[in-house]
Amino acid sequence: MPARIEDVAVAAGVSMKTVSRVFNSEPNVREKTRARVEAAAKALNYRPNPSARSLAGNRSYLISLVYDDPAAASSYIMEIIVGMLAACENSHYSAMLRPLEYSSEDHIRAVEESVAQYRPDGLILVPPFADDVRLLQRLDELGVRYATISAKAKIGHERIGTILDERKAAAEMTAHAVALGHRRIAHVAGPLPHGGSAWRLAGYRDGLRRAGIEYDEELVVSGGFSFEAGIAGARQLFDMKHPPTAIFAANDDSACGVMHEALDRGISIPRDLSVFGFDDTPTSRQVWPSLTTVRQPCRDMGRIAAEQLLASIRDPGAGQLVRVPYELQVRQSSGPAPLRTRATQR
Amino acid sequence: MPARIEDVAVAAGVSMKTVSRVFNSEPNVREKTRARVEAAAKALNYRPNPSARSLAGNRSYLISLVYDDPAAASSYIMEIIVGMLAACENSHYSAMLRPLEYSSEDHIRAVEESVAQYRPDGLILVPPFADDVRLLQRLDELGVRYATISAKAKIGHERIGTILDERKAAAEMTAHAVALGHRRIAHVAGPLPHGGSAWRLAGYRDGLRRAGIEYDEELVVSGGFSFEAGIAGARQLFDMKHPPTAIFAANDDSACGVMHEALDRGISIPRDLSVFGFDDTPTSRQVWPSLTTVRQPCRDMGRIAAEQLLASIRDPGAGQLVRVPYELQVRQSSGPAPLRTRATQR
DNA sequence: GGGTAGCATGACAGCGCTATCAATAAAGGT
DNA sequence: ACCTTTATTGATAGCGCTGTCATGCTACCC
Repeated sequence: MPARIEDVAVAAGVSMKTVSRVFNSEPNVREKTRARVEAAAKALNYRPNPSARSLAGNRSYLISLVYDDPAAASSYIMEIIVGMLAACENSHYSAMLRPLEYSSEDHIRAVEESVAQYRPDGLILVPPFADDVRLLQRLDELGVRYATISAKAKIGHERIGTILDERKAAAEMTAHAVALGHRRIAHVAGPLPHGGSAWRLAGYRDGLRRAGIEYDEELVVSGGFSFEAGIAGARQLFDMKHPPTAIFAANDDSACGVMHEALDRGISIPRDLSVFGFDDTPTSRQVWPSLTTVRQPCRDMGRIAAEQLLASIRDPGAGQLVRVPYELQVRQSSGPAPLRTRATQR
Repeated sequence: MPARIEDVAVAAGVSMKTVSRVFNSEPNVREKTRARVEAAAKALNYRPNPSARSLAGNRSYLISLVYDDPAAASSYIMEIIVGMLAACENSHYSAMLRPLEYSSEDHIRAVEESVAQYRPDGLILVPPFADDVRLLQRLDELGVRYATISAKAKIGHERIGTILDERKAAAEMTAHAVALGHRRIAHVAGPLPHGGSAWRLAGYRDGLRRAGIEYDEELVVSGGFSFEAGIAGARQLFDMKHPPTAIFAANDDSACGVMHEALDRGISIPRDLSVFGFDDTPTSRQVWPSLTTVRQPCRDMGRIAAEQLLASIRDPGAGQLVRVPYELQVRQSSGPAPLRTRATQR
């Protein structure tokens, strides 16, 4: 049977409450007393019982990560989880994963249900949940604290979480393509509920505009952030009379689909076609040719979002929206535009 | 303030204990009473408080997944997590992730520490933890229940968890290479602490033996289950005087490394070289050419391991070792051996 | 030196549930 | 009808901690 707080109190010759103070880093404990308690706790190998702590303290010491179920196995989520776990570890909090179906009509109810059942002290929301204004309003009503990652939508108050200037990143990536001589640059867009899709598309358009290239609706095909969507988008683009010389996909998975279809058709990358992605997933490094993409510091994003959430749980009013940096990763999949095309298209 | 069990009891006109019985599916509750309680609970939107439940019941309703930290973001783990979550959902259990450093000398202490702190009702161990006999012995001593996934090592009693005949799968994959006409088949092995590495190597040798091909030590290079290890292994093999016409890597990540290095050198796959992997990760489908590999039902494995663990928590004595099927996924990376070589090597 | 903060500590109730065991109701056997 | 057995229900005592509030102690002020 593990030691209880009372055992430690007796061993240290103090009251339970003092032991509790020491373990919760509360003020007003003499240094000498603290040391005595810590020694006793160590000798007895004492660990506070989390359930008792939660019950008495009316807190769960738990935060939930809410994400879209089909994306459950994506490395984007995985990295966020790793960062979140690191932050929890440091604060004696636990992390709970809540893959929910976003497509279902009842995803707001599903989140409410999850909160009611597990009573986390806060939520971390990633897109598309982070962009669902109705959901956020409901959480505000219920007094549930939350942090968001890469949310686009506006809400009535200051946000907590992380943000990355995806629009600027996409514009920069597009500018990079232009600098390589490409003029016909296509975009495989992401799904609509994700704010990120709109940002990236907007950035693509910014990049074109700044280069003085007219936006051509025909060159934007809708995707779905998936490998299959990338293949479908690529097929549409390759079957055009004047196919693009560069394709910027809204994320790495769909970029991989584009590359796969290109290589299946004998299109050489980057000689005949340059491909650009977004996210810098592990896969993007492992495909051949390795993918030029935008790195998002997902692990840091998970960690920071959790840290800010925990700060705001400890002290309502604390916790901010932290801007994290992106980074262009130029790898093998991008290169100079084919000469012939460049001449033709100018 | 959420409803408490007492509120439900009053509303249903029964005692708290009866409500408790209903919510824990205990026997000896009249059908009519059960219905009344359920109606009252629904009307009050009652959810049992998990902390109170744990404290009073002396159980945490929590199982931990223990895995190697650097592999934290691997899709193998991710899939296992998804399966585990599904099983937990159904049993009103929670899942906790415990990425620990296996390489550290103190990984046994780290596991003990984790158990002491969070008090899970059981653990799910994946390799290399699942293969660490000293760890398992210690857990047995401490009376901690656990299930293992793909463990190779023998222990003194019946195991609980899942197992897959990786040796047979590797032999079959090797036989497939032989059937395609390959004679010089190399193997990029995995790291030693993983029982899986030894199994797969043994299967590779089985496959060769059955085909009457002499085992050539030179054709086995040590890897580490990583993309980089695959590249390093491939370099070693390609620089040989008589390079192999087929390379069987111990997992998909290293197989991707092999393919990447081959394509960088202008070696055509599968025309000049066939590549085989193991695991069927999402990446294996997305690389070009798509990878011929062995599918492991990781998601099912996670689910089944959790189910068996939960069964054994409910009823010590229950819970078994479930054999799960593998499946060869023949895709683009494998093809007939080059004619010239086939003739030479016969 | 008396008063008054403020720091340090303790006593004790109670968080919401389950376990135990007693009490009652229903069922069955003679 | 009575007794025994079994099914169903309830009263109550904690589980191990934290919150509240009371109390003792120290230091410092004029």
